Amino acid sequence: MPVRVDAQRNAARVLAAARRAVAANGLGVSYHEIAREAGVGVGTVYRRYPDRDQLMAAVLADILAELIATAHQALSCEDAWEGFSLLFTGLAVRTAQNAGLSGSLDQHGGPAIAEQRHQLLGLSQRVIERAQDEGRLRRDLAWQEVLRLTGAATVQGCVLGLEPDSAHGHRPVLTVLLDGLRAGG
Amino acid sequence: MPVRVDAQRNAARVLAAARRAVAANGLGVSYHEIAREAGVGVGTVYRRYPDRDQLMAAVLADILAELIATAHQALSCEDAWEGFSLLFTGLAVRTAQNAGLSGSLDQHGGPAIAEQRHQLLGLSQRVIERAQDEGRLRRDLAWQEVLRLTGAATVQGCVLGLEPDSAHGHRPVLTVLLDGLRAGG
DNA sequence: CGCAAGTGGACAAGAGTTGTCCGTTTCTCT
DNA sequence: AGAGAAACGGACAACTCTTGTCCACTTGCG
Repeated sequence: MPVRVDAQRNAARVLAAARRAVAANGLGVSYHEIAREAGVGVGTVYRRYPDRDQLMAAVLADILAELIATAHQALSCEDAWEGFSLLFTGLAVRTAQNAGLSGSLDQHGGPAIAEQRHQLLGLSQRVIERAQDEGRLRRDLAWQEVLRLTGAATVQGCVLGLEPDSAHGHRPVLTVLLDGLRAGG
Repeated sequence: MPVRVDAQRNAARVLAAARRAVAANGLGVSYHEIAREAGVGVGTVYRRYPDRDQLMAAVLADILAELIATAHQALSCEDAWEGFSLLFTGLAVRTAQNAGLSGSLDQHGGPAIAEQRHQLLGLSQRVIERAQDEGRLRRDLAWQEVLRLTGAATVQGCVLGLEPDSAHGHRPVLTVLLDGLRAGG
């Protein structure tokens, strides 16, 4: 009894919809919202993911897989700064895209998620420390601090009431951050 | 018939509680939550602020007043970079403190808020352009872009699952941003 | 002391979410 | 093509959270 093709297609739709919804509105999205976004009935979503944790774990796993791919790519760059810059930008953009996801990962997802996260952090550390060793990246920050800075691309002039300015995207922020991170400024 | 002293005290408590609640949870906080935080009954909150807009306008006015004071102080610094640095840091920290306040200011508050906002933006523009004119601040960003960068201090390694690290506070972020903003890096 | 202003919190109404259930539709295998 | 199993959708009841009102009670002030 192989899995029916319509079931597979719906599963994919639900996951994609969940990712979009979570990215936009955070972990708090309702099942009905996800179902509507996916164009399926709520029952279908509940059947696939009987509880919230499973759903969120699936979403997180999906996001993390992309990030890990970027980190591998960064590590394979010959030029240490270029690799770092690629990773940093990639993480920043992804973080911004998933801005709704403000809660920590630790509380959600099981050991599989923890493993992916561990892998991503390990790769990132290598990319960062290689750039530091080669004297391209400032050394007065620990790799964790550098990683934390990737979140800075999620910029909003919130108290000021400046609109996000999606026209220029994250360019100004990333330029300034990378200039500030480069060694020997 | 002067205003009773207990009424005044409660009004202050409500405003303070509202600020705390809004800073933590955004504009969406419930009246009951604010009342509980303030240690008063809901009725008291409703009497003081019959509708949401009035409450939020009061909160925003309070925050903006602080920011305007900082901007004035920045403008009175003799050294242009020092002034800029002061303003930037002040805005960044306030923005981070009110991270819950992600919506734009425009939709809330009446003309009074708009006026305060206008005043703050005008002062900020002067601080920024003075630093640029004196060749201390990089010129390839418009003053609006520079201001937008203040939001970057609200850093969270959200997708990565790094905890906020309140121990070091915003220091690393601000250091890197300011280094990246300084002219002639 | 008296009374008007102010207070607190119970309460009803409404909005939004959760999770289930079952009649109907859609696939797959023969 | 036809039968049977698998999957689907969305109505629905239970529940949670918020709003906003109302009134018996308390408190500051003259």
